[in-house]
Amino acid sequence: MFGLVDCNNFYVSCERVFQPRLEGRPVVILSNNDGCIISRSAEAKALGLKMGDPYFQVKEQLRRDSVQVFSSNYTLYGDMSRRVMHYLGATVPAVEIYSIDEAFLDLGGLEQHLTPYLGNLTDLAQRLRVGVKARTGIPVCVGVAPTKTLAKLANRLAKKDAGLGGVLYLDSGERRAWALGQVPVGDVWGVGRQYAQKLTAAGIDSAADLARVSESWARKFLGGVVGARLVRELQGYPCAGLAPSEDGTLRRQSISCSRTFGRPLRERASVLGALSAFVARAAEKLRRQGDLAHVLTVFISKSRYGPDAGGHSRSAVLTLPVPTSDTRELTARAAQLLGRIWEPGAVYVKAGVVMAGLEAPGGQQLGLFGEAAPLAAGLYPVGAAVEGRSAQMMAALDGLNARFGRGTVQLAAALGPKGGGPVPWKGQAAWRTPAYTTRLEDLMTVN
DNA sequence: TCTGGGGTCCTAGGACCC
DNA sequence: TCTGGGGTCCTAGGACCC
Repeated sequence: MFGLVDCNNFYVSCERVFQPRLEGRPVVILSNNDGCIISRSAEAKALGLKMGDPYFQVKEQLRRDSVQVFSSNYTLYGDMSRRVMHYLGATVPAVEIYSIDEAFLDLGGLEQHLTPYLGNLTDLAQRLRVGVKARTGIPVCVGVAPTKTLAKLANRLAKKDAGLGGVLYLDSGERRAWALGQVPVGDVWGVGRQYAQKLTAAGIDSAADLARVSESWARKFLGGVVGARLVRELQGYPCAGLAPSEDGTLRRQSISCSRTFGRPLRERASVLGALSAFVARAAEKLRRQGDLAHVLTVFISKSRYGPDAGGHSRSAVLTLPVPTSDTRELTARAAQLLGRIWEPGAVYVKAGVVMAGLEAPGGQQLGLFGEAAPLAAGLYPVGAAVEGRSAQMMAALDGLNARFGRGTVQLAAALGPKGGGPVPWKGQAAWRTPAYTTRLEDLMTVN
């Protein structure tokens, strides 16, 4: 049995924890660069504001309706997320952190222990909900069902129907059938815009309809094995298990960093400066996860809008001879890759780096004859010695940046233009709230 | 030289998610 | 002027190898 805990309007809820005056008022959070809406309070949704609405298009409405607008504050959201996940991890046997604001729970086998002394799974879910709210201030809803897809569906209904008290347990075939009938097919987990269109054109309108299609039909029209699994999960047969997080953090298979620039850039040095900063950030994440990257990708994009839309992005990939997490090595490689795709005269609006082929250190460190055991003292392979020095250097870098703030120590390549001035690629964040929980200077003062 | 099957690796693209 | 960022998984095709 799976549980799904999903924070309600997570980013808005985080801001409300520190600004109670925002309760009951329409609030939206903007994406990086204050580009578009990525989180809305219930009141903002009621005003017709949509996920992904570009800010410049809804600016007037936001003003007219007195909507409270904030730039995103990922430092704060990340820290609040850790608190929620930590509580869940301490309360149930296994948790899979699915995203910053969602976690799957393993509730298998729990039911018999609960009855009658502790109540049923619905009661447990209720206690979780109350517990998260009490400890973090974040409201959540919980869905419980035999498959992940059904747990998502239950969660969605728990959110929509206030009468359910924030919790829905699909504990019988009848209740599952009822739930499937309530949900439009486009709201099923795994059905996006393209598939929704295809499905409704074929007369499949609800999750219940989708649960009735044949496996071959699902394979043919919904992306092969993915579609087949989706339908099975709706029918109540689990096709995916829980991937528990051992240390309460999310382990990634690739790590990236990309940004839309504050203004379009045409000078290669400026784009390289941005890329260097992105490499530094991504490598930091990589080291925090304790991994080395074997594959590095760099991409640069021209505008998606306006007359020359289409064919707007180019990328270059490199398999590194030796996996690394060293910012200096990765920065040098990224510069090489940029050289392969750079078009003089073009104007770029965005760039990014992706690190993939992640592996733990040591995995590739076999000796000349493939031996895994350590050699005699003083005879470690050269690669390991280099890696040791690099690791020390990077640990020192991370330590300084952790203590004195991100970007305290960085490569010269990642700095802005000589002589100071604004960093050319930095974007807008006009309404960012303080990092209340992670920066001493930003602690709230109570008078 | 041609033929065939099977495996791996890489790339590009497409769909989806939060 | 102004349209996010960071992920996942799967498929198909080509190169190359045995």
